[in-house]
Amino acid sequence: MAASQDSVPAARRPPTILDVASHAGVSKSTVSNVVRGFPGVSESTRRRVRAAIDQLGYRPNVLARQLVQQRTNILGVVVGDLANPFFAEMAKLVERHAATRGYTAMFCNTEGDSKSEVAGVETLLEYRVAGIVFLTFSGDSRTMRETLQHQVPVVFVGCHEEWGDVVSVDDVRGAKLGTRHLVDAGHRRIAFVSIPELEDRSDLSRWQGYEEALAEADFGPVMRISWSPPSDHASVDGIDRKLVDVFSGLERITAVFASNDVAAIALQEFADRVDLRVPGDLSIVGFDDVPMAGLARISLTTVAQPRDELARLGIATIADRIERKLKGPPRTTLVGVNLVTRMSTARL
Amino acid sequence: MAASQDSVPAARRPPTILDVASHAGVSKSTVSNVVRGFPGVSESTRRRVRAAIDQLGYRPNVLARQLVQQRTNILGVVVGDLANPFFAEMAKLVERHAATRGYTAMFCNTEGDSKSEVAGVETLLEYRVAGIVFLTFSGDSRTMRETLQHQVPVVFVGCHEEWGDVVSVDDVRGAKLGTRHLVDAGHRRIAFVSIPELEDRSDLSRWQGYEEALAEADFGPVMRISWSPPSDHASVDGIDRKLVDVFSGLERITAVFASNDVAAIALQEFADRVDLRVPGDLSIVGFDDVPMAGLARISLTTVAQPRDELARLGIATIADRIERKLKGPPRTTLVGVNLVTRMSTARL
DNA sequence: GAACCTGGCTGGAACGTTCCATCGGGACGG
DNA sequence: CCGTCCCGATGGAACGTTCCAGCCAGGTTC
Repeated sequence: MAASQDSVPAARRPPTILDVASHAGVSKSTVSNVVRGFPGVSESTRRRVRAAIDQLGYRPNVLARQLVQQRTNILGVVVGDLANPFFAEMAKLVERHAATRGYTAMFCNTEGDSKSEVAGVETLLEYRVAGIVFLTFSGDSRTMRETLQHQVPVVFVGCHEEWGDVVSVDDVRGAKLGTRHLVDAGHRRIAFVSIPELEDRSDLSRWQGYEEALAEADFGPVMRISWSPPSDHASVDGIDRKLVDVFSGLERITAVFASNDVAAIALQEFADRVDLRVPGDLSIVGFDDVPMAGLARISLTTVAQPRDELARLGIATIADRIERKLKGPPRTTLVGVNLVTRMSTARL
Repeated sequence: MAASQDSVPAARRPPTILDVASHAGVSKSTVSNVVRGFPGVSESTRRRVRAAIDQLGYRPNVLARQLVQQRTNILGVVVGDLANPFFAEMAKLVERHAATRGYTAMFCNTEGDSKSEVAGVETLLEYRVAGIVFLTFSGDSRTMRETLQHQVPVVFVGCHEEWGDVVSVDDVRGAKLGTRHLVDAGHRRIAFVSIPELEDRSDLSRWQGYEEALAEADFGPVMRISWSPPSDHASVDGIDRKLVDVFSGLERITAVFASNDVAAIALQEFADRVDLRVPGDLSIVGFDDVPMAGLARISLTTVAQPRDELARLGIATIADRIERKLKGPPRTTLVGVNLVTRMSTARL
């Protein structure tokens, strides 16, 4: 049982700044200055220190640094579901932009639960994160506010809360755009669909945009469908008869504006299973333009969010707050949306 | 421009353990003992300390704790592309299992680049992570080994490297299963497709399994296609004529085993665009069983990986290493795969 | 009644940095 | 030749914890 090639690390501790200092024959302060690229070090000393660092494989201990500096370069990122294609993409972009500005992202997957969202934020605060980026906000505004009362800057990216900076698309406008596309195609009985588990403030705005578009077109009434799609696609049992009736029964809904692509695609899936034709019997418009929406087989007409722009501006905003370049009350930045027309919609 | 409601946090620092101590009239050690649930504290003192903590809104500083303890609860997670549905799901599961064992995940998205993979690991090591979970390994084994020479335990989940623990499916067996399904359906000219940007050790094993299945069936030769699908689905220009020829020209390939679902779905997309019918003209088998593969419109026959199992075992393995419950040389744990038959394959 | 234990609590050292005040000495000006 | 300046380098304090040795009071044992 002798383990020569052990995957367990040797007990030997990583070298500290003092090891480097004595090895190079200088003080720890000088090593620190070299590491941080501080100017007042002679070239020869600098070289000697560099050599010692390489030789010992020294790596600064970020924990110690951040302890004494009283600030970290960690950015907490709160996200409802990392596996949701929209958020997965956003998470990746946020991480990338954070990195280019010298921040490390620490994700916190809340599984859509506001309890675990608060717990996650609690953990982030224990790590003394420099700021928190919300990609989802599950809604317990009061608890959350008292949890992080002015402790760190906060930015809501793609979601809304008036007590922090917001970077988002204009959800109302986007929803109007999507709904109007259906109206223009001759649809009169247009429903709004959203998934209750994912609902947040954005859904409200999108609902509002949808309503306004219908009001402007001067017809109604409108119909709101809250629907939890079966997690298992394959389940042919338990088909929601009531939902079928909405489209083929008395209601005669001919088009749907979905609050997001996940809902839209789930609905399309549902339609496929119950032999409703999209767009023949039912036109569907989504929101987000997730990558998969562009597949020929899905081909979802949808309101596209400029994800990279959102991520970039979100990070820029919170970085400016952290570095005190941005002062004053919460600010809202809206970026444009545009409609991507594909095959899931047709003239009535 | 007076900013009464400022989103920038007040300058007031978070309370420390000393603040709590003096507020409760005890020593910092006692507060520390209460916080950590240490037994030797009388009930009355404990209550007093608790009250002080609540009143001041004290939150232990994890950085300071981890500095003195010489270990962190942070687990580094290296992943090639967080937006890839397979890895997104894995990331989420890994985070969840890490959390239940008291670890915090710190992700590091490498964008498939081995240079930035090393850089990312470097960052993780600066944070003195307790261990590193690789969900992808881009391959620069030598550099990586000397970067983290026995500094921290390492586990490869769903990928392979002999210098660390491995938790994975049996890729060879899985690929054989998938390929044999095609063979049994009467296909003779079966190609192997993979995306060079995503390739790693697993692809090799899957190639091997594919080869073995064909060898056992006693026919060949086999064909390997390395293909970078266009990032933009919609680009109808630049259709890969050579790839078209593979399926309709002289080669007469009638079935494909794809190294992963992303490749399989991209290929299916390609087929749709060039009017090849799946499975009529071309049968496709994937690997991973990403959520989207189950959609009726995609309906991909694929070799399913037990993702939750992988994540669970991966975290368990590295946690055992960290906590020294597991000693000895690197260990490999394989979990079973199973074939999910859907509509992308048909008898020849 | 002396010696010993024990439960509850305490203070100091240590963790690995950064930052600041200070210091030595060479150049330079008067 | 002395004072001043500045550059490069230095040592100590501080950051907020944990951990350990030790202290005190009160009880038990012989």
